[in-house]
Amino acid sequence: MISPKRQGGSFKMAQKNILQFIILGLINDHPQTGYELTKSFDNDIGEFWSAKHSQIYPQLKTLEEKQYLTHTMEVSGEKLERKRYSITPAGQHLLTAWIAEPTINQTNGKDEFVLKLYFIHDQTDPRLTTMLEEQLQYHTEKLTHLKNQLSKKFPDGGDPANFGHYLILSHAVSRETEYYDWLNDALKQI
Amino acid sequence: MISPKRQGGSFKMAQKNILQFIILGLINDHPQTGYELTKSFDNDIGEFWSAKHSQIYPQLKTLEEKQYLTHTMEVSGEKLERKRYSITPAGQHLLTAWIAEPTINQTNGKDEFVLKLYFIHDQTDPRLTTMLEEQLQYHTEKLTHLKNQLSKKFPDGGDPANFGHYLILSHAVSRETEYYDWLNDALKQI
DNA sequence: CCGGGCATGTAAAAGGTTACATGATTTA
DNA sequence: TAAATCATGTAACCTTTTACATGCCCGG
Repeated sequence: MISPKRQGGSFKMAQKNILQFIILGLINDHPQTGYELTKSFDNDIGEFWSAKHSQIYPQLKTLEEKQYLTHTMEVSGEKLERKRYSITPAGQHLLTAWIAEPTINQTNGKDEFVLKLYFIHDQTDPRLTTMLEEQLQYHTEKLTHLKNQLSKKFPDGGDPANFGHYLILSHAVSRETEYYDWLNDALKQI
Repeated sequence: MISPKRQGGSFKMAQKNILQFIILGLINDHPQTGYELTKSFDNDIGEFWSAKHSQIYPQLKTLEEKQYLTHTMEVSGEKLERKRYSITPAGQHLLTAWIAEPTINQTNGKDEFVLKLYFIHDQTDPRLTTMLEEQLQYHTEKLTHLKNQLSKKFPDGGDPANFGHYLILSHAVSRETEYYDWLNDALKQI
């Protein structure tokens, strides 16, 4: 396998609870309600992360308690209330720190890096090159590793007696190839 | 988004706890210990699913209680014991049923279908065509949807003011394209 | 006036990770 | 003989899903 490398600092490294950063990122773009945040996960962002309202509402509460968010009340019609959340300077700090922090690539099919990218709007943002190159390095190693596996386990192509295994390894290789190509493309565009 | 469609039967549909089926599938290939199962998730299968030993040992216990597995003791050296688990006919039934059952594609980055494939060894297995075609239909629809999104949101290619969003949508499209191509390739090979 | 969508929450259960705990065996 | 790996398990915690619960608003 591939060694994780890079650490994000010698002290503690709380990490995790990625949902909070996604919420912060979405609200940083513009103030919104819990309901609107929930819907975001049905759109593009849902391709890479999803969350239910039952997770979002409590998280909003927690983030407000920690003073990363504030809210104002709005009213629709006669009495339907909604809370529109805005990010605080402390919240923006936390968000920025999360984006800047080197991304540890998880093994579990979740891709934290892509989420960070989503919150970078400006094509000329100086963080882009570093972030993309860091990922490129990781995925280059991973692709090499997988290609080695494939040619080692199936030197003659699809083995009829181990077809499923062959198929998923091929899939893993082409999936990584796509990631690699995409990162290179992105780097070319900046 | 895309409607899930297809149901696996009108009665109940327990589903979930996919880990149990993976364990069953791995043990069906050959009897093994909890420790060996744990290591499987560091290899190819780990590209698509992972689990820690703290999840595996209790699951083995449960599966044995339900009589889907049995174990025999082995001894290494003087006193190091290990439990080698084998699948029972009931376990094989459960495994077969899981593989046969139409796969509902999850939104959360987990890919149950690939795992099912992994446990089909024979290239001429009659289940393959159906399974691959079912997935092909799903991913064709999804690809179409994503391409529409991309051309709708970014008709002129990379928007310098929304670059991150553009990048991840492009990534989603090429990721789906890879899936689509892979499925077609697989179908050609059977 | 009714159905679907808007809007917000809580509770319980399941799934998954990290930490705790222990001890044996092999390899350098 | 010390470190790495083999080997198995439990406990605590965190994350995520499903279900419960309530009520308003708008369009047909």
